[in-house]
Amino acid sequence: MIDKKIYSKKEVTIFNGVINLIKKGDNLYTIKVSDIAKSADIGKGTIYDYFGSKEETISKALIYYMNSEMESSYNRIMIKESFKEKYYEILLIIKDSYKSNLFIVSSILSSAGLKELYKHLADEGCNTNYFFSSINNIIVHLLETGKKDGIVTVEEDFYYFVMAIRGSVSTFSHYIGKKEYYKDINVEKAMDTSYKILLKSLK
Amino acid sequence: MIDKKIYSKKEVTIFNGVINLIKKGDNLYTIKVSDIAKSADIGKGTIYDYFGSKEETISKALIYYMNSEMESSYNRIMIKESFKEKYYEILLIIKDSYKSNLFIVSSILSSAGLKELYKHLADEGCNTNYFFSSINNIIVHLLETGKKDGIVTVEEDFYYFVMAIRGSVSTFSHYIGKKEYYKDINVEKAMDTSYKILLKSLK
Amino acid sequence: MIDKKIYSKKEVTIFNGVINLIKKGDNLYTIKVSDIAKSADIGKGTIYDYFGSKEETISKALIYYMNSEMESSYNRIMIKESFKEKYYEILLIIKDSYKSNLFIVSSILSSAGLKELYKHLADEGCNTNYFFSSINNIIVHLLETGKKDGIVTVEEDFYYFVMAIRGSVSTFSHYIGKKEYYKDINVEKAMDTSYKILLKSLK
Amino acid sequence: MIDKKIYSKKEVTIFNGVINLIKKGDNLYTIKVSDIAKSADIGKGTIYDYFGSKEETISKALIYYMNSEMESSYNRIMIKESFKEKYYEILLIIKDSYKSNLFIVSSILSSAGLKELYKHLADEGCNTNYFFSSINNIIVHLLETGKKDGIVTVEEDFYYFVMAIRGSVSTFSHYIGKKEYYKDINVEKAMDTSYKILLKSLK
DNA sequence: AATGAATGAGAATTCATTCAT
DNA sequence: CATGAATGAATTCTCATTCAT
Repeated sequence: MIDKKIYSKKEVTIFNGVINLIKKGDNLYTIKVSDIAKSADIGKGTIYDYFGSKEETISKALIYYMNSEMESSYNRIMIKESFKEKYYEILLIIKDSYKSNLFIVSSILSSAGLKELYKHLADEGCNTNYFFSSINNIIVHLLETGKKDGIVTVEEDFYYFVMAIRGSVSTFSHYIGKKEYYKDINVEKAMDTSYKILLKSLK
Repeated sequence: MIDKKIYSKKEVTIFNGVINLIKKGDNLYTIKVSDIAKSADIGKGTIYDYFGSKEETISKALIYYMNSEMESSYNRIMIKESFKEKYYEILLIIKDSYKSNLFIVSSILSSAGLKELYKHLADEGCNTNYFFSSINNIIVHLLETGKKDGIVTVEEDFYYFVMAIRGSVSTFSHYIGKKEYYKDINVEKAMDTSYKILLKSLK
Repeated sequence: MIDKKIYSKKEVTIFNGVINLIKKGDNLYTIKVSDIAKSADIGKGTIYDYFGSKEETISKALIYYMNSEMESSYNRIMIKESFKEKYYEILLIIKDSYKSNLFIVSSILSSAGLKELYKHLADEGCNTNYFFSSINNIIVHLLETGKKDGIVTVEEDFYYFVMAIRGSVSTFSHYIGKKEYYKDINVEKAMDTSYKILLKSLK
Repeated sequence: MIDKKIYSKKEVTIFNGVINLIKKGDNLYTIKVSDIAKSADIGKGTIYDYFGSKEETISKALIYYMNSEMESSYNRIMIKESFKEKYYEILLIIKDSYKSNLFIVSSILSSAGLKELYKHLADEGCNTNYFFSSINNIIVHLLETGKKDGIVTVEEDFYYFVMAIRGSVSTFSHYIGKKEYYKDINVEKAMDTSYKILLKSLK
């Protein structure tokens, strides 16, 4: 497939500097190079030894992080046995990613794309395709499990199934992002509703 | 309800300056005051006669625009007769908003929120609640029509219905935002699939 | 001929800022933007309102100054009547330009060129040709006067005459630049020797 | 006389690194330490084992090179028999030095001095006097040959002779540095003219 | 002795904001 | 009121120098 880039130790240190800032709640667009340096506990100049500009640094850090998150998410899902467990795991992943300010991930799982992020991401070889296809793999896997478990019974094309899953997942993403508007709904209820909607569309 | 702010002619000129920049594809976070002035065809200083800062200017422009878009969207939907027509109109509104780079709207209809936008929006009286409740109004109206048309037959609570609609709508938002990944799916197919998923969850 | 650029008041202010630094003895290559701003008594940012970079600012300041110096030099020479007076005036101009650290001028009158200066000068439309041809005009004028005064009697081509003058002038430039090596030679003696050598080559 | 410094192998390696950069056309004032290291094929740190700063490194490299050039120039001139041959050899040396971007030498033979170069040169024991007196030695030698050959017949003081030679030589330096302005003059013509002017002043 | 990764002081550049006109 | 030239604080980026290996 698409080969994964190998990064040097220092590059990863810098990436983590960026990620921690975002986890801390810093706005992607107002991060300063000096902040990254401080966060990574290195000199400002070092960043420029490894990347050409602030934009490149942040872009690559995001790609790197999203890919590694994707990998661990993939593993979390694979470990689970049943269709239902796997689906709920996805919802939990979204919940976790939101808590750590890395909503980017779930934001991509839903509608809003990378387009708003640094143009750099588009230019660079740094494939967001890889990211997209990883999500597809997860969806394919989920569907297969669903068929095995006798949950997916409706006859539809692949696009339908992908959208059924993405749609029901997005209801939970929306809930998580706007909890304050749904004071009387707790997380379990939101998850259950998401799952209920999914089941309907797969029967 | 919540009283709508009345803006002066000049304020609206400035708002349109901001909106046109975004329609042009400029990134919300990298817009310069001088860009706004040029786009609105006024002097830079004039902006500061009406707003306290760049952040405030952009924030208020967004709120203003989203509200007016919401109003016209509301009207577009009301004009339609049947549940199906109304739903398809929502999808068309999303499609239009994407074309003009004002994905913000659909981005809010789906999961990702304003949190990433200027903090200012939160502080200011400029209620995004108003925006949120407008969408809710639309959803309520749609559900009522659905019941009248005999399409909504399942017995569920309000949260379920809201999510069913938001979920199916979000599949179309996702499609529109990532058309390049779905080369073999045309807009009609995407709309039909979205509707099909919705129907399933309402039966 | 080559049309002269018209510069705005502020541009000239900036140019003078640069020139004064050089007159003060600052090295062309180590001047800082903040120095220019201070020297011109304006804000740092203003420089960037009028020029694209430090390099462009300094380059254009030099061109501007050399051209204006050339003009005043031309006038100083024209005012003089005889061949001898005109020639001595050239030597005095060199002496003055050296005192004010603007040896650039005499440095160009002699061998070393602009090549060592900012590349920018080469790129830009800013013609150094104009400068070179101005010097040529002076030489032509001097030769004509020399013929009228019966001083130029040898039959040679134009290149010979140009070089005869440039050569003898350069002896004085050299003296001025290295006075400390010629402790027993005063300025008058150096001028007289320069003129004596010139006469020899024109007879 | 002035005792010549003996440099270690590594020091000479570094010097050559600097010289090659200049030969390559790099600007004296914009050379970076890392460039020198790369050019000399050594580590950056090594440079600081032998010199105290970048400035010192470049200054000493220039002195070193100028001295060695002077020595070989001296030898090239000594080998020649007649006044004319010796003079033409000087012109050829200038031509060669220009080709290799080491115009410094001829730049010093003419008017513009080291003053514009690193102050360091002045401070350091590294005598530019030595360099200046070497040129004087050559001029003295040339004059003696000229008298022997019956070319120098005019009765003048030493300063006159020095300037006569420097002046005529500078015409050729100027030509070499500005060939593009003298398209219809070839090198031989420029040399002949230089010599013709010299002869006039020595008769 | 030699290296080059790491540093951070310092320089260039940007742009929100002010204010004289 | 409206303007946009001017500003300088804030930020990006560079590169001489150091020092652990």
